[in-house]
Amino acid sequence: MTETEPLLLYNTLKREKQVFVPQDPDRVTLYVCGPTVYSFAHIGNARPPVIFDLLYRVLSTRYPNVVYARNITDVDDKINAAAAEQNVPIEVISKHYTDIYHKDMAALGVGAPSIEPRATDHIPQMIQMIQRLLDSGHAYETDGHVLFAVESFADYGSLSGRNITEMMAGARIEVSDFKRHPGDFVLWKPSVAPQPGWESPWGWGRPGWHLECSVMSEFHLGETIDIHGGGQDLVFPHHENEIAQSVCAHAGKTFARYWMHNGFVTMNKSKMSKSLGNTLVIHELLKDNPGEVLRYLLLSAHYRQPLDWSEEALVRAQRTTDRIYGVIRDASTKFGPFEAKTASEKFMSSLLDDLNTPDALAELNNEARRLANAEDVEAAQISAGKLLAAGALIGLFQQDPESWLAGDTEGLDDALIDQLIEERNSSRKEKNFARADEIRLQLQEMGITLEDVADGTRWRRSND
RNA sequence: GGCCAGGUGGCAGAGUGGUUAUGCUGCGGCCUGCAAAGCCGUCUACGCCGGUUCGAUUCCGACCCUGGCCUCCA
Repeated sequence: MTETEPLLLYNTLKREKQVFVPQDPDRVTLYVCGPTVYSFAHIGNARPPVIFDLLYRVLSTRYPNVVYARNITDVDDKINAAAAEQNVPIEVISKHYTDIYHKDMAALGVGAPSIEPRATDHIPQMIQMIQRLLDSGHAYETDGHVLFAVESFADYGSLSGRNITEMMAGARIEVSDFKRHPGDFVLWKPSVAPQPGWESPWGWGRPGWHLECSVMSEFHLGETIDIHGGGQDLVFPHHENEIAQSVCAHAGKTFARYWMHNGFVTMNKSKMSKSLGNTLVIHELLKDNPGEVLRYLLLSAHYRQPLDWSEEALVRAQRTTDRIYGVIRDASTKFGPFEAKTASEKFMSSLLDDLNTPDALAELNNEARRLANAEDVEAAQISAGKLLAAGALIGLFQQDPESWLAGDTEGLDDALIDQLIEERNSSRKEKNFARADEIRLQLQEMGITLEDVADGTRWRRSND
């Protein structure tokens, strides 16, 4: 029974798949680290929102109230640097790139989270948490900074599998002389002149990055949350530090019960990152590719595996999505209209098994083949109902197939196309195939591929 | 150096102790005036060496290789 099949999630804390059991089935809580809005998001940055958007959708099929928070980091030294460089207030930078981020996400079929807290709206709560950490002896003030004392938290390193003493030995960290321990990290730091700052008991300053997520998660979701997600590169130190802060600020209570981390998008096998300069910006990719193709590609590998991005991979994703839309269209003209019913159990099982999207997409492709092979209305309705429902859940194949296949018709003259098709068909009737093929070639050069079907001739945008 | 992933057919990418992943590409076929689209079929797959087993790509051990984190990073 689908209702009782457990949801399995790989928990980084335990390094194994576990049955997901929420602390409160009437309020499931999910927190995912969102973007720092200082520049365009690249396709690697898109992986967590896409993956956790899917997790949110899956959770929502079984729990009535899933609260999903994905923050916006709008106070950060990189934003300050960008603002200084362009000589504008930091709000201009963060607003600008937040807007772009929202558009990018919408294009990728990523729904809005339940809550999208901004760091700058939570400064008083941050100051309070720092005060609690100071009062309980987990933090100390020095040289205008407030630092978290890593050695005050016995479990420090449990998420990432490190221990403090070994870290000390690895003398690769340049130790600031005001730190008691090289692993101590900043909770609050002083600001000067153009930098953003707020009044605090420790002077005018701004919060450290790690603190933001602990505070916003506590404020909106509570002291113990069900699932915390993010990219693998956040395991250490970011998530480790969040755990330290939150557990110590909450008298030892568990911070997040399940930790999920996605693998990287790579380019030629190495991590896509701004420092390596091998990024592909979503905003740019969307100029040449439908967001749905990008989403399909992002879901085509398991979320914990690396996903190697390439032009070939994009073409593959485009062809596959085209094929499925083509099948839906063909079947629809014969046996439609269709409406989404319920996704198949096999499809659901794949998703419930730690979001095995490649397996789910395989089943979706199988369903498309069944639809293409359907010989009567009943069979077609059943297959299409499953296919469309599966697509709705995973965020694919919800567009009108005709317009999908026509693609971006900007710059095309529909009347001319229709006229040429008409002329070609009369040539064909007169068995003037030379002229007919000439017209087809002409359209091909315009980027139009013709398809002769039982009830006439139709066209679509050519692949590649 | 410490810790963590992973090495699957032409490519991408799931999965499994013994039976078809799936997609893209190539090849053959059906259909078509020819194409296109779709469908059908098809191409010595599981890094290397041992071990456990009736049987291992799948479990165990060693080895080789790749990538990631240890500093901002999704």
